[in-house]
Amino acid sequence: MPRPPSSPRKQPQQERSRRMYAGILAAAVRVLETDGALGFTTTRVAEEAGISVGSLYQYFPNKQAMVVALHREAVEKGWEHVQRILDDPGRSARQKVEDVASWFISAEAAEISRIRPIGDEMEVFVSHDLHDGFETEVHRRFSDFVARESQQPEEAGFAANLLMTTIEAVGKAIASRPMTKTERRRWAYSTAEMLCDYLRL
Amino acid sequence: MPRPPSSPRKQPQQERSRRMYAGILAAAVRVLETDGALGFTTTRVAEEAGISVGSLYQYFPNKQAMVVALHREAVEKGWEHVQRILDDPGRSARQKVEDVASWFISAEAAEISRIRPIGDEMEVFVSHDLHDGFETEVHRRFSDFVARESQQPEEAGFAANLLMTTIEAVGKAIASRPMTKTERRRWAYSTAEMLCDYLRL
Amino acid sequence: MPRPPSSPRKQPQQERSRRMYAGILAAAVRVLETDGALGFTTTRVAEEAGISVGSLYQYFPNKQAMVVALHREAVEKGWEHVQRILDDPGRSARQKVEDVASWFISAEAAEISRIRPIGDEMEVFVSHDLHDGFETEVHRRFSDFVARESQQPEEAGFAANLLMTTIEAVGKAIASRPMTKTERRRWAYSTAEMLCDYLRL
Amino acid sequence: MPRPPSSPRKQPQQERSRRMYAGILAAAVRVLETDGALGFTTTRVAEEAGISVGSLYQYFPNKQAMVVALHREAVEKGWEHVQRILDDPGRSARQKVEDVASWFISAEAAEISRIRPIGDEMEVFVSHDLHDGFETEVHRRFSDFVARESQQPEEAGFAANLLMTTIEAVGKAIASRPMTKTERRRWAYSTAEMLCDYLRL
DNA sequence: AATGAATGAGATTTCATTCAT
DNA sequence: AATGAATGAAATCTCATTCAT
Repeated sequence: MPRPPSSPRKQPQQERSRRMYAGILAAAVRVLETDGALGFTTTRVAEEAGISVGSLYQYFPNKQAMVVALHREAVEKGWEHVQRILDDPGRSARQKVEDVASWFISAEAAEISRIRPIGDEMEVFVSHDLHDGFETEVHRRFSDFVARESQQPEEAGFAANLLMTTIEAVGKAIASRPMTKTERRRWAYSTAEMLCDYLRL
Repeated sequence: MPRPPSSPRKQPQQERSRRMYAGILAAAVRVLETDGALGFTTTRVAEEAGISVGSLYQYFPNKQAMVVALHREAVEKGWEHVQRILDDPGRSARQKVEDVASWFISAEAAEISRIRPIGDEMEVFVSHDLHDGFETEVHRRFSDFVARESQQPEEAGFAANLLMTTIEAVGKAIASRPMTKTERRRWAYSTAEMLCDYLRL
Repeated sequence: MPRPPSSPRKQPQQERSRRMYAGILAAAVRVLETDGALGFTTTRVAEEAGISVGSLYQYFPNKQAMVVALHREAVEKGWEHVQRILDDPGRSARQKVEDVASWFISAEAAEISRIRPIGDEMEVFVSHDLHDGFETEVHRRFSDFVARESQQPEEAGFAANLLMTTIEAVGKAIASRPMTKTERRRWAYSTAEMLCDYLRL
Repeated sequence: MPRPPSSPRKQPQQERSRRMYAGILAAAVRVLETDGALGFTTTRVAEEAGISVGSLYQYFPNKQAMVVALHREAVEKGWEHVQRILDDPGRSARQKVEDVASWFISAEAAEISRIRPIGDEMEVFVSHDLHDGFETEVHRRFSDFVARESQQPEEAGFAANLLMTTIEAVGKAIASRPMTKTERRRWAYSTAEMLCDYLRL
């Protein structure tokens, strides 16, 4: 059954499929937020997505795959946001670090930490994030940033690692604490100032 | 039959009970290390402790209680270690911060992070650590430390929080990464230096 | 729009349909061989046949019907082979019995035994093979053969039954055992000899 | 917790356990008879046994294990019966063969053939029966019998195999056919006579 | 007090069948 | 006619918790 490549006929199919996939992941996030890790069951996700379990299993071979996709999406979305900040020519180095910290400290970023427990429970994440191809790419971007902006560019590798790790880790810790926006801003500002002072950015 | 309090008869009972309790928690840690979160079942813990499930349920009303106790014990053991460092008159402030960071970054501290997924999965930890009575006590100790050693004691409350949070968070992130001792020492040293510089300790 | 029967227009349709039907059955056999009874799913058969599940359901009302057809085809093909042997004027009675036994004992005949488990699982085969119209026809052929060749033709009915049953049953048992061609020939020869001696063929 | 070996205290436990095991298998047979291979589900067997699914899984690690046990029990019970016949000094060789055939042709023996489809469906039985340790033992018994009773003892190995295979295979074929007792007796008699004539027993 | 067999709700996953496109 | 996504009942198996002994 050969078909002309990229025929417009097939697009709607693929489009529909993509929407379904995205819809399921969105439902998964909702379930995670409302029902917690304990309520994160395949049936519950399917129900929330308004489809049957069977359909869910046509888009993900098993629950693990869904958790991995969820995690990947959250991480990618996060780092995309970060890259946009780093690429912005209108912000100073300090401002960039502060904005990145702000994002990680905001509750939006907490999604990732809500996913991890499930993944851990299922023994899904074997290697650490930084070892994925995607994460090394991110690390390179940060190293470039540090090397360019720092006054001691020779240590850029470790400095970038320290920067990323601290922001991500502190962000994870703060994001789940109940806190006002002002307080969050203070944490972001202090963390950023501390890192920039130390790394001479 | 009422018995006079602290009768010699009762002591061994309480002693035995305490040992049992400790033994179960120790077994739980062992199971967690060898079998992972997925293999952390009540039956498995009882087996490892050399008792029956039924007996286990005489010391813990349910699995949640066991996880909470496990977590509390790990946290307490950790902060005890930290307090000993803070109380040591033979160390400088900088040295103290570095040693605390070292401990959190060492793999030993990773036990706590192995417990959390289970707790999260069971929705055990509703409020953040710092809100427990125990944790506020720890916070007071750190505030005292910062107020005493810092050159700007008026901000001790937030400074102590930043100090604890950063060390704990970065420690958690690093502890689970494969790394040599030398690398860990470097992380501990850098984190401590960064914090001390910023907080003027 | 009524069409005259056997109009030239309709032929290709019927022809195509017949080919499709045969193609599906052939695919089913292939799936059975490669994936086993456990992998024998409607989707898998459709895939192997290069069509969609929906199309498959246009040729078979349900899975049962497919299994029945599969079984029938295998049986028919087998007995056709047998009939050709029985009809061959160039072979002696003994030779005929031996050749029939040979065929049943050969691995080729094992296809039928691979189908049965599925049929059994689906409770498809209610009555025994011999009760189908087709099988009674076969029985008549065998009875004729025995009556003609035997020296005691009055018992031809039971004798034919014994002959068929023994060859089929022993064949089924042997066919699935790992064995060299020589060994199989020995089994065929012995079984045939035993039956011919007993039935005086 | 060392316990004195074979203490009378533990007997009832083991006794109870054994009864449970046997009870489950008996229930499994009943389910197989009434509901067929399709209705042979873990829940249904548990229900028939008057226990919960959970309990069933304390006696069998999974469904496969149950099917294997069921098969083993049926086979053992059958061959035990056969051995008693072979060991009986009051019966002639011919009588023994006829009685063995009778048993296989009787409906009682059909249990085994009802189990196989399930096992096949689950791909449980990889090797042929004769290759189990138990079955080789049976084969030895038959070889001894043939060697002792036959007038050409040099071929006892193959002869015993032919004897067993034919009786078992024909038995399996006949057992599932609807038939009167008299007809069954006739089949048993004919099969036995044919075998004995051929093997000179 | 200790035991561990029994429970059963509930989780994941499969697959024959349908039906809108 | 053909497609294959959607369906959902049903199957297998786990494990926190209880309770008779």
